[in-house]
Amino acid sequence: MTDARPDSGREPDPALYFRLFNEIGILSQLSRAKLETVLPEGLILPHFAVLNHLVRVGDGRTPLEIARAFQVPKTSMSHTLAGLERAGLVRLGPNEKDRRSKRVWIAPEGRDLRERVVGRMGPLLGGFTSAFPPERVAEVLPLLEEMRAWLDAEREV
Amino acid sequence: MTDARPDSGREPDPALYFRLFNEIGILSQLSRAKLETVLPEGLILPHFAVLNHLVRVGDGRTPLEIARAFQVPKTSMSHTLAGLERAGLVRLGPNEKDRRSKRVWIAPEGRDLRERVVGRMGPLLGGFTSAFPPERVAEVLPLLEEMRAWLDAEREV
DNA sequence: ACTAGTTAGTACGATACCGAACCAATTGCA
DNA sequence: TGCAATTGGTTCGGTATCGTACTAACTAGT
Repeated sequence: MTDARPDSGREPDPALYFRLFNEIGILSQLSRAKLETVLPEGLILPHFAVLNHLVRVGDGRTPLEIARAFQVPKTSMSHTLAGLERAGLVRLGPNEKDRRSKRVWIAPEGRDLRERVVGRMGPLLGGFTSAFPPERVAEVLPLLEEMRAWLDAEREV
Repeated sequence: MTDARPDSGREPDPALYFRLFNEIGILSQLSRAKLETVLPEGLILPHFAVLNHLVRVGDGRTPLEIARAFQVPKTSMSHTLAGLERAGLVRLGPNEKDRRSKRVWIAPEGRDLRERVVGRMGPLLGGFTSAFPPERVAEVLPLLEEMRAWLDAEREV
């Protein structure tokens, strides 16, 4: 006999969660592609994300701190930072507190570029913000953040 | 003089949308990494996604159709299908309707593997479904789907 | 002080992703 | 029918991503 009570003690349908992660994956892909149309040749989303991070939370961070903030392997961040340095958008200096380590400083060129990109994103976002006004975004954002935090915590077990 | 009415005619704060896409990006990354822990060596998310697609919507599709379903370049899909074929999980046959084209058939091994992976995902999802029951997921999913559809439509302009 | 273990970063190699260029088959149209 | 344009797929090359292995520097315990 199958349990007739709705839901109680049953595994939820995986298909729903499938759809969730599928949508998230495609959204990530589409939004990334979209953003990269306003980045100069040779720069990709991770480059911009790091510049933006440095402006928002302040520079002078170590590469490892930045890698953790984005939850990417340190080797990936190393590569990204090398690209930014080559483009003259950040400078890597020594970390006097720990000589194994380095500190990442954003260059004026990097700050300017980030500003320009943010500016160019405005029009890009235009249609989107009309279709999805802040109230609607605010509806889903907390749950997404909670999911992220959950997966993140789980990851470190 | 600035307009005193709240919101009307004002650009919404970009930071909110930033956060949205940032969360989506990281969620995508984390969920992908998580899923790949239950995939056999050498197979990655796109491989599984294609197998799953073939089971859900039926096989016999052409590579290009599949590429469009996932919104990836056809060269990427070509690569993914080559991997699946090499692993003996799909077969590529001729398309008698159009001899430039091919058809993708899922092999019994592919069907089995997909089944096993879905099974192994159950426990993996366990904690997540407790933390985020179907009702809560159902709360955000429609909006995410709407956003995806919007970005997708926009893309083709 | 010495030594074992840990931590920050890099080098290297394997693979993934994807744009450009290409070939082959099909379609549209004069 | 014949030819241009289009379409499906692959090849090739450049870059991204990331695991493994390494070096240098730090830390803790003796």
